[in-house]
Amino acid sequence: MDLMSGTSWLSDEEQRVWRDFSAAVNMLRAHLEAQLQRDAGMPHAYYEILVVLSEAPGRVLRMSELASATRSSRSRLSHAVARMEASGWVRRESCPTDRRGAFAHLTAAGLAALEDAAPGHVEAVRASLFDALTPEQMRRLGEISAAIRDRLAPRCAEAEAEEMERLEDGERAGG
Amino acid sequence: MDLMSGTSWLSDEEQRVWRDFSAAVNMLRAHLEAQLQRDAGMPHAYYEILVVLSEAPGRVLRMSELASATRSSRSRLSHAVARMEASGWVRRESCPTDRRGAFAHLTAAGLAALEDAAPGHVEAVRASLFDALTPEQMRRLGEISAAIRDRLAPRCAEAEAEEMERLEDGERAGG
DNA sequence: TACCCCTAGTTGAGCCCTCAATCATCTTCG
DNA sequence: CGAAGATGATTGAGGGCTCAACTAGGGGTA
Repeated sequence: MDLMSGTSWLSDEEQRVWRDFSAAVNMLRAHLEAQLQRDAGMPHAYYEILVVLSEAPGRVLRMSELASATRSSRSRLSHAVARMEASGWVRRESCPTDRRGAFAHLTAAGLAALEDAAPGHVEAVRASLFDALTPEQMRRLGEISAAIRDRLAPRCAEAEAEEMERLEDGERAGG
Repeated sequence: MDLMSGTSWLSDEEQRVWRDFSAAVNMLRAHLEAQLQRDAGMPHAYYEILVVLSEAPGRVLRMSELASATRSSRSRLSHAVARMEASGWVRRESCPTDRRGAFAHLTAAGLAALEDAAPGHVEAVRASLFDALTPEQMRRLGEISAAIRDRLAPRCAEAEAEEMERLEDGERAGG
C-alpha cells in the first residue's frame, strides 16, 4: 500500500460542513475582533485576560495560572501583559515566596476598561451568534463545542509528553 | 432608563455555551494552524488560497475574486500573494483588458505544495473535529454553521453601506 | 557546598494581519 | 475632452502571535 491512497479524504457532506464551519468561525472571529478593537481599543485576547483577572479572587493571578486559564502560551501572555501594563490596566508584582514568579493584578483602570467594553461585546456576541440560533441549536452547539474541547484538551498534554519522550529516547529505531 | 440596565447580559447557559464554543474554536484553530505550519511550512490562510486557486478554472483568478472567495481583505491577500509569489507558489500577471487588475496563477510548485500539505491537514481536521462528533452532531454543526454564516454574511455588506451613508449624510441629527 | 536539572517568566526576531494612505486606471457626466 | 469619483490593487506602519533562546531562581542529590 502507498501513502496517498491511505489518506481518508472528507466525504462531500464532511467537506460541506467543514467549509461552512470554517466560514462561520472566521467571519464570527473577524466580526467580534473588529467590534472590540473599534469600540474598546483592545484585541479580543486582551478582553479575555481582563475577564479572567476580574473573576479571580482579589483580582490577582500568577502569570502561569493566567496563561492556562486563557489557554495562552507563557510568551504570548507575557507580551500581552507587558502591553496592558503600559496601558495601566494591569500591574505586575513579584512573588515573595518564589522569586521567579510574578503576579498580575487587575487595576481599577483595567476594571473600568473591561466594564466599558463588556456591554458592546456581549451585544455583538448575542447579535451575531445567539440571535442566529434556535434554543435547541444553542444547546446542541454547547454539546458539540464541549466534545471538541474535550477531544483537543488532552491532545495538548499528549503532544508535550510525546515530545519529551522523543527527546529522551534519542533515535533507537533502525529500520 | 439608563444605558447599562439596557444591556441584556448572557444567561448562565448562554455564557457556558459561549465559553465552551470559544475554547473549542480557539484550540481547534491553534491546533490546525500549528500542524500546517510545522508539517507544510505554511499558515492556514495560505493553504486556503492554494485550495481556492487549485479549484478555479485554469487555476487562475483575479485578485479581487480570490479575496472574496477566501473572505479576505484585498490588503491581506495582496501581502499573502506577494509572499507566496516569492515562494514560487503563485505567479501574478496583469490583466490586459483592465490594466488596474491582476491575475493570480497557481504554479506547478504551488500545486505540489498543496498536494503535499493536503493529506496531513485533512487527517488533522478529521482527527480533531469529525472524530469527536457523532454523525448527527456533524449534521447539526453544518446547520448551525450555515445559520451563523448567513447571519453574518449580509452584515458585512450592511456595515459597508451604513458607513457610506454616514459619510454622505454628514451630521444632520441635532438631538 | 557544588552540581544538575527543572520551572517561571521574559525577550527578540520574524511573520501575518489590520488600517489608512496611495497609485494607477476606468467611468461617468458636463 | 477633462475633472471628479469609483475601483483594483499595493504599500508601510504598527501591533499581536509563535518560536527559540535566554535569565534567574528553586530543588534534589552526593
